[in-house]
Amino acid sequence: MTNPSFSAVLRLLGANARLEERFSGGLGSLHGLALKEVLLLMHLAQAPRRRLSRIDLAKRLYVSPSTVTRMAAPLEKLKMVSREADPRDARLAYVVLTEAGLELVANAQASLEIMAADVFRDRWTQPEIATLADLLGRLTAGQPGDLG
Amino acid sequence: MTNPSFSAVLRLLGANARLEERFSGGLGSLHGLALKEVLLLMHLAQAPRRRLSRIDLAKRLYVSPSTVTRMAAPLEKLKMVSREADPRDARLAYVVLTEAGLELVANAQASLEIMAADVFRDRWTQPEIATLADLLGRLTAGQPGDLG
DNA sequence: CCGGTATACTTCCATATGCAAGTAATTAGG
DNA sequence: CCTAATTACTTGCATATGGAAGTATACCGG
Repeated sequence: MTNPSFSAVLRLLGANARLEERFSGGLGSLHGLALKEVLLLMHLAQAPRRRLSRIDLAKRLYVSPSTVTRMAAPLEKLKMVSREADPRDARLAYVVLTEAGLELVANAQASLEIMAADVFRDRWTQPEIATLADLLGRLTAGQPGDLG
Repeated sequence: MTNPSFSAVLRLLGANARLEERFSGGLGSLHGLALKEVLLLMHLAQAPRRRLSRIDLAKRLYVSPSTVTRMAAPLEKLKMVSREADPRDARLAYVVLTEAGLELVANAQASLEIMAADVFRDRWTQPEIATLADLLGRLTAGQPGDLG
């Protein structure tokens, strides 16, 4: 492949598939959560007052609003999040991280960080990892609520 | 985020979501194909005798064998691929790229390359793109049939 | 204040996907 | 050879997801 842009894109797609596969297994067995659920909780954990509207969550997770509705439902049954209306705007239904949810996401994030470190454990230097993170950050820049 | 490994992983997930969204629209309207279908055809195009077993395709695309079966069916109806049995091993059902499929994938790949270049058009230097491609390549290394 | 438009959310429907089970064919061991 | 295990593929089922349509609420121009 002689076209670096194209090569970068193709490899990014492949790397993503590998990482998702790798993380899904570990997370599910450790905390009973899917990767996307952990990301949802992480967004809540870093949001002001630990709450976000479903629309905001959808944008941050790159999914549709209907998916957020359906992802929040089981988390609400597990008491990891609660639902709260906005006093000013009755259309808004915030997803709010509970104390239990905060604990869970802290643990899940710790597991994720370990798994992330494992990805680079062999044959990567710290500067290389930092460079990769920096370059990838420029591909996601301009979005609100960047987690990393 | 102070952990570079974790940051890199999170950003990779986000960048992937953005790129898939971006490419799906353009490809679909231009060639009537989904991104994953183009990748399937690209793998065939670079394979010896332009054919791969469904199992091999599944590994290269990071999907299950059943998904390959179902992705191949519509492409076969469109005469972009054909099905051929292995003369030595009757279990193998190769997906073979037709001439029409070869033409289609060449065009679709050209579109993809343009879209990939667009991703980096602003604020990226050639060495930066090359570095990104190189680093991402190390995350996908060790897989057979790397496209990029 | 009123009607039209925009926004937030939910639900219905169609599609995509993985896994488990089933079928067919090959290989390995005795 | 024969049987058991393995491999390749397909299909049924359950789940996940996006988009369209529906509902409720808020905003805006007059």
